[in-house]
This record gives sequence, structure tokens and C-alpha cells, in this order.
Amino acid sequence: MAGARRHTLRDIAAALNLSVNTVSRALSGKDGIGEKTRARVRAEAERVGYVPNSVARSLVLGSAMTFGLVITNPSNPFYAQLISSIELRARTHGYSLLLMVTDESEENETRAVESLLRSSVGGSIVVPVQASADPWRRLSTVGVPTVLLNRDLPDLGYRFVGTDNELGGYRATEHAISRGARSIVVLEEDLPITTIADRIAGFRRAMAEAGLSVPRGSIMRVPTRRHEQAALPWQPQQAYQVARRMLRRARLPDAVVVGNDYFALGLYRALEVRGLKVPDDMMVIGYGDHPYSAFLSPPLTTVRLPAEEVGNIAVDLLLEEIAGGRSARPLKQLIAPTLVERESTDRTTSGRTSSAAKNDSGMTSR
Amino acid sequence: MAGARRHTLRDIAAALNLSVNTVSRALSGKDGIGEKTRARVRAEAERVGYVPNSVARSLVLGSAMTFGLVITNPSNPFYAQLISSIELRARTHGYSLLLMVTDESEENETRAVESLLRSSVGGSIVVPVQASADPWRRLSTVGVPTVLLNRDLPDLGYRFVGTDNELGGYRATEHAISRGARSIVVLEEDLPITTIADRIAGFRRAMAEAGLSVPRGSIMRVPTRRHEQAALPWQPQQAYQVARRMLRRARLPDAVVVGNDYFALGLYRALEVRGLKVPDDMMVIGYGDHPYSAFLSPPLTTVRLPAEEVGNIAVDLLLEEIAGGRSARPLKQLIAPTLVERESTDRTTSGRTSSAAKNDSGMTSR
DNA sequence: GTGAAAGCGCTAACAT
DNA sequence: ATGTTAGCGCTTTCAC
Repeated sequence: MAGARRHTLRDIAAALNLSVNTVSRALSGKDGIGEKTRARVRAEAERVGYVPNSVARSLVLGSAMTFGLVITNPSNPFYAQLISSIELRARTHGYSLLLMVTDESEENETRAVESLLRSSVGGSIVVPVQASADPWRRLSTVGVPTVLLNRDLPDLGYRFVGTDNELGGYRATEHAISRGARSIVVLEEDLPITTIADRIAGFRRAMAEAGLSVPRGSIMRVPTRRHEQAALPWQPQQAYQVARRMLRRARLPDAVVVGNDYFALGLYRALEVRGLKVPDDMMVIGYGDHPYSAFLSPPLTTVRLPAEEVGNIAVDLLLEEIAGGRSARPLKQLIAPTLVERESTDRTTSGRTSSAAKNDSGMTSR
Repeated sequence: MAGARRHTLRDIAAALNLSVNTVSRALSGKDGIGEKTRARVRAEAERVGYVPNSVARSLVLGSAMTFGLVITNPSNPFYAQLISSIELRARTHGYSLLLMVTDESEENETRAVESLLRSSVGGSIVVPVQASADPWRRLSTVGVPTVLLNRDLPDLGYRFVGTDNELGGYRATEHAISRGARSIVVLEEDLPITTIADRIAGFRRAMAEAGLSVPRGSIMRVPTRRHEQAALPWQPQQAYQVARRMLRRARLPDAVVVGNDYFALGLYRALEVRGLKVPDDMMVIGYGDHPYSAFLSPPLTTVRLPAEEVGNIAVDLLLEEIAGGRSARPLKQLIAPTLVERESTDRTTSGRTSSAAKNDSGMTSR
């Protein structure tokens, strides 16, 4: 790799017999510059292939045109979509993305904050592990604008945008009830985060409103190992184990509301092994609308998450925070997810598979 | 957000009656510093919560402790895993990650290069769109060490690491043949990239070695829209359409080798609608080993990709390139994928579903 | 072992 | 409309 020294403002200034300052202002579109000089400068910059040094710029300005994006796990398709939409919108506004992965580890969060501070990011968008708010306090102390994504830490008073998981849990449950379910079980991951707690709260609200009881054992937990560099967010196999245990009960539920579509896979398998049919013997409602879910047998009713919208709003909130103006928009935003009805809760067409799936996502070395 | 000005070397120097220089060297572990002074400096730095300004450092050094990672689509689970492993290994070596998404667009590539140059990244890891090598030439011109990931551009002479897709296609096909298939069809995306071409080459080699013919129409293409900000990498629905067309043929193949597990979904659906059984009427071999695939009915035989290994090697290659030493390791590395045999190619147990799935990945607002 | 000075490439303030 | 000066925070000579 050759080392052709990069051109600087000084080079252009020298070539044109101008001062560095003039060149700088000509290029950055400031006024108080003759149109002819501006044209000359632009031409010369173009000619030599001038690339502004944003490191130098950042040093002067005290902050970089960079956003830190801190995510727990990019292999969670919801976060993958968030990364895409945030990257695009940030780029549109001239910002680059510094990506950090925490893998649900608080220690990694602390390191991430260090890194954000060192790099003088212009702002950060963070999915906190929610083990503690502490790692993130430094950001406000030092004045780094920060938006929390998908998991709030109310103590911090930061702006926040996420999915309305309480509503998601509610809608999933309400739908099952509307389809005739009376006894419903929840299958959730065993992780102390608000997204899960919210979904369960929504479940309880729906049950209460329908006058249905929630006996002990209605909330089943699938074990998770935190702090584990897991390429994959959820283990259907673990859900399978828990589901098998549930299916040994004397009285089986009419429906199971699962915390993510992956768990639905494990449940499907457990039901199949027991010779039980979805939805006739048991309805299944997923969460997340994984692209595969429309193609399962039977296609899975699930809750679709507003990934793109959440991502866009996160960037917008951050930009507003940076601009400093009190925004019209509320500081905390919950975006409603939508229920996607498919055959796993449809007892009328039971037995037949149909439904034309529209969405999708996957994995190949492409 | 308060604006407590960050402490600098100068602050520490002043507090201790030392020169900036001394403080710098004390903190950066250089020698030629008294052990007592070093201790004093460290203590003071600790006390005031000193965070080094890496922007200033980068300006002096001419390059940042940052790697650019350019990816076509983070929602492709293979790339999501790559992001995770690369981020971790880069971080281990003190590097941050600047993430850029190209969405298969050459225009975005050009912008990405601009951005990499502006930020003075220490190196970059790139999945090229493969529309042209041009955007990437500038990196070598300016001396930015670059490693190509998963898709090579041989003209550039850059280091490269990726999956051995020729071998993947070969193994998938060979497996189908070993299970009795004579007439095999390939279902691939319609994108002019080497990964796909390589898989098809592997398919042809396996067929040739077995003395089987590859008549016209054996390679079926699923249309793709490039340059489209697709949150999801593949459309099973598109594959479904193409598969339906294929199933109208007079003579059906014994097996279909698909380019990614998502297409297998569409194919499964098409077969189901036609009343055909997998594997008895037709075998299906996927590619990518998506976590869902073990849980399909029947579980999908597929090719597992060495994502973590590829990611780690990419970083290692880049570090070697930066170090400048001629490495022991070859400059171009192809990692072999492995075949995962499941029931979609197993005619002996046909009808029954079993197999304990182990892996996984998914989507929920967690 | 420590300090003084210069400079990385840029922007901002203040001339002219 | 353009030039001059200073300085962002750090590392690197080169003195002492």
C-alpha cells in the first residue's frame, strides 16, 4: 500500500496563493468569500482529490461527527434492523457510527463508555444491559448527548425510544382470549430487563380485563446465560425443555404466549413430540415476527416490532438533544407493535396451511 | 447534561508541577520516568478521572485506533455474527469499529471510502458489493490497510478471508448425490457476486464428478432488487414463486440445492402446496444453517458457515497488514463450511420428525 | 529523569 | 473579501 501523503488545506492554499483560512471557509461554504475564489478553491480541491481531515476538525470542535451505538447483540434481528436504520439516518445527517457490542455484560458497558469518551463522539444511542444505570451516568456528566434505545433507565432522565412491549404483551394475550383461550401460559426468557417485565405486565392486564385468573406457574421462564458471547440471541432448544415440562401438567393451557419467535420453535417441537396440534390443541402466539415465522407449520401469529421507526426516532431524538432545543416530541417515546394474525391461533381453518408470507430475513455467506 | 470540562494532560501536569510531556510519558508507560513520578501521575489521573483524548492522539499519529467495517447488510445473520466477532477481536486489540452499511450499492461504497479516509481509520475490513473494484482502490493509494471479507476483488491484491463457497456448493450437492439424487436443481439469488458463482461452480463440479448431467434450467434464479434498503436479506416469497414455476415441469428433480435457508422456506411451502413430501418426493439442502432450520418440518440439511472464524481471521489479517510483516499465513484464506445433515435429505426415517436442534437466533424487542 | 518547543490539520477570533 | 494569530490535546524531537 503506497503512502501518497494526503493533501491538506495548506497544500491548496499554497497552490493558490491564499491563506489556509480562506481555503477552509471556501470549502466549508461559509460566506464572506468571493465567488471566483470559491470556485478556484473548489476546483483545486477537486483536482488534488482533497479529503478533509475530520480528526483535526473534531479536535478543534471538541466533538466528532460520530455517534456511538451501543448494542447488546447484533444477531438479534431486531437489533440488526435497528443498526441498519440508525446507520442510514445518521449518515444522512453526516454522522458516522461507532458500534459497540456489550453482550449483556455490565463490564463491557463500562468499557464502552470509556471508549465513547475517548473518541469524543457527538452523541450516543444505547441499549443498556439494565444491570445498573451507573456506567451511563458519566455520559451526562461530561455532556455527551445520549438516547436510550428499547430499554429505559428512568433514573437517568435521558431521552428514550422503544417498543411498547406492555401493549405487545397485551395484544398478544387479548388476541388469544378473543380466539377462545381461557387458560394461558407465558413463556419468557429469564433475564431481568424491562422489555420482558413489560410484556408480562401486558399479559396480566389482558387477563385481568377478561376476568381470567393467572394461577401460579402461568409465567414460565427459559433460562439464559448472561455475559456469554452468544452469536445467537435465543435458544429454541432451551424453550423446548421448558415446554416439555409444561406439557406434563395435568391440565394444559389453551394458549401459550411466548416472548420471542425462537421460543415458539421449541414449543412447536415439544407439541409435535407430544402429538398435540397447533392451534387446535393449543394456540401459540410469538413475538418479534421473525421472517421465518410466516413459513412455519402452521404459520405463527406473532407481534411485529416497529424496528425502522424506533431506529429513526432514536436518531431524531439524539439530533434534537444535540440541537438543544426543547422538542415538540415527548422525551420518552413508546412505539406500538402490531399483531400479525396467522394460523397458529386460527381454529377455523385448522389443518390446512396457506397464507402468503411477505417478509423475510436469513443467513448465507452472501 | 452538564458540561464539566474534561481533564487533560495539562491539568494533571499543572496539579503536579510537571511538564505535559512527563505526564504523557508516565501515562503511556514509556520508560525514562522515575517510578515515584509515574505513581504520582497515575494517582492524579485516577483521582480526576482522566480520559485520554484519542482524537488529539490520532491527529498527531496520523491514524486512529479505529477499524472501518463495511458491510452490505447487517440483517443477514452471517454478517451479524461477523460484526460481533470482529467487534470483539478488534476491541481486544484496542480498536474501535466504525460501521458502514452499503446495502449492495456502489454509490454507498464510494461514500464509505470517503468517510473512512476522513476519519483516518487505522484499517478497514470490507465486504464489497462487487459491482466494481474502483471505490476501494483509493484505500491502497492513500495507504489504508484493507482486508476483504467474504467477497474477494482479486485485482486489488488485498488480503482476503471468506467462506469456501465452492466447497460448500460441492458438499451440498455431493451429499444429495450420496443420498440417491440424480437430477438436481439449484435455486440461487440473482446477484452477480462471487459467493453465488462459487457455490454454483461447486455444484457443477460435484455433478461432473458423479457423471451427472446439468441440463438447461438446472440453475434457477430468484430475482433480487439491488440498491434497496432491505432490512431482510432474502425473500422466501420470491423463492416460493420460482419454486412453483419449477414444480410445473414435466420431470421434477430429486433434490434442490438452495443458496440460503430462506429460499428453502419458500421451497418447502411450494412443495407443501403441491402436496409433495420432503425428503421422499424431493430432497432439500439449504445453505447458511439458520438457527430456525433445525426446527423446520422436516429439519433442514444445510451448510454451516464459519462466521466466527472468518471474523477473527479478518482482524488478524488486518493486524498483520498493519504490522507490515510478511505473515506466515497465506494472504488469501478460504475457510471450509461444514455440512449439517438433517431430515430433509434423509429418506430412511421419512415421515417422522425428530433431531434435537442445538443452535438458534431470532427477533424480539429484548 | 524531566522540560521546552514544535507541530499534526483544522476552525475561530480578530485584524485589515 | 482575505490574512494573521492562536489554539484544540497530544506526541515527538531535542535540550538539559
